Amino acid sequence: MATAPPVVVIVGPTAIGKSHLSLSLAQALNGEVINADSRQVYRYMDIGTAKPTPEERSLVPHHLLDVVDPDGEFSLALYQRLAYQAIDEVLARGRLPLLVGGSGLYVWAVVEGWQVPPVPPDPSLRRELEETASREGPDALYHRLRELDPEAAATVDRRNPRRLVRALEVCLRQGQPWVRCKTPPPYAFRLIGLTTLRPQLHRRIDSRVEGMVEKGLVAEVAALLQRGYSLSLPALSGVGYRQIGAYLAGELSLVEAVQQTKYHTHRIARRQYAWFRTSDPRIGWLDINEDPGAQARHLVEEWLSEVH
RNA sequence: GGAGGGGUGCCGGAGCGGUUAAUCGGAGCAGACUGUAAAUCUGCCGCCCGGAAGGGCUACGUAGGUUCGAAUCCUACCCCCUCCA
Repeated sequence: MATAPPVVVIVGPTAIGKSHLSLSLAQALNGEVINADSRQVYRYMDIGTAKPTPEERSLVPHHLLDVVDPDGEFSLALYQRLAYQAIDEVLARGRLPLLVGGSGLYVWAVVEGWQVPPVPPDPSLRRELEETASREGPDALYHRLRELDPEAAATVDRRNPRRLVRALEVCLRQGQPWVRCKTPPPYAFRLIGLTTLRPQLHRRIDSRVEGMVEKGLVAEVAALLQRGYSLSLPALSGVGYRQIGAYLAGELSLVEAVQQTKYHTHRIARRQYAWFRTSDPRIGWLDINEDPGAQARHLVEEWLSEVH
């Protein structure tokens, strides 16, 4: 029987060791890595995003790293399209695609095949709506949405301006209500999750942040600003960049900036567990203290032989 | 030795006689999320029972006291900080 081509997906919270695992798996299984991290797609943002190094990239081909400038437009829809494209290319080469990253939105959009609304962001409309929201409160947007698209209004978080703006943008630009749906892509996915207890994770995160500073995070952020990229860009709003930016602007001491970066990263990790639940039967969870490399390899090899 | 200031929940820090388990911030925990997602938004957060409503217990350095009632007033003691010697 014709089986769907295999794609291995490695997920888990930040700093858990996904990149490291993906490298060894890719080398062992003739694979190539496809990034599923929402920040590593940006150019010139290497240290703060813990992007795989040039050396690592020379060992194993990586895709979807450095695909846009920090002020470039990026989105879920674009990511999804690029990811499917990359998967197909890797498969065409007869190699195993490894989708690796901690951005839940992106991972599930690819794995579950979300039908993303065909409405590109409209900066001026967003600006206008955001202004309304801050002037009259989010309820103003909510009431407008309720008239235009009652169904969407029933499900959005009416207190979240960001969500309201997008919902309005979708129905205003599309001219009609939009319904969520999924079209499962033609691949067989094997999801592997890396995890550990929170205290250990926090320790890993903290030392990773320290390491970023040692490797020159401050200089990296300064260089971005020098190139003319503003801290207000979505790309630079990420953890690390925002705090170091505040330090460079004289709003925080370096010690404070580093501490806040650690804390915010803890929070990211916590939210990642909301996307990747340890109770999710689709994910094969591995404890990082129990030789995850070997276990992951066994899991995948077994799965590959079953599927084919 | 003298003069001031202060000790509040995991941390910082309000409160200065009742409406206070105690504003607020941080940390921590839980959740939402469909073209910004490392973003944005929400809830919980002394302990015990409860699904909740609610109930019980223990709490504002320690020990006493005043008061119907104290984190808030008084006394003593302990500890911390600043200044003068």
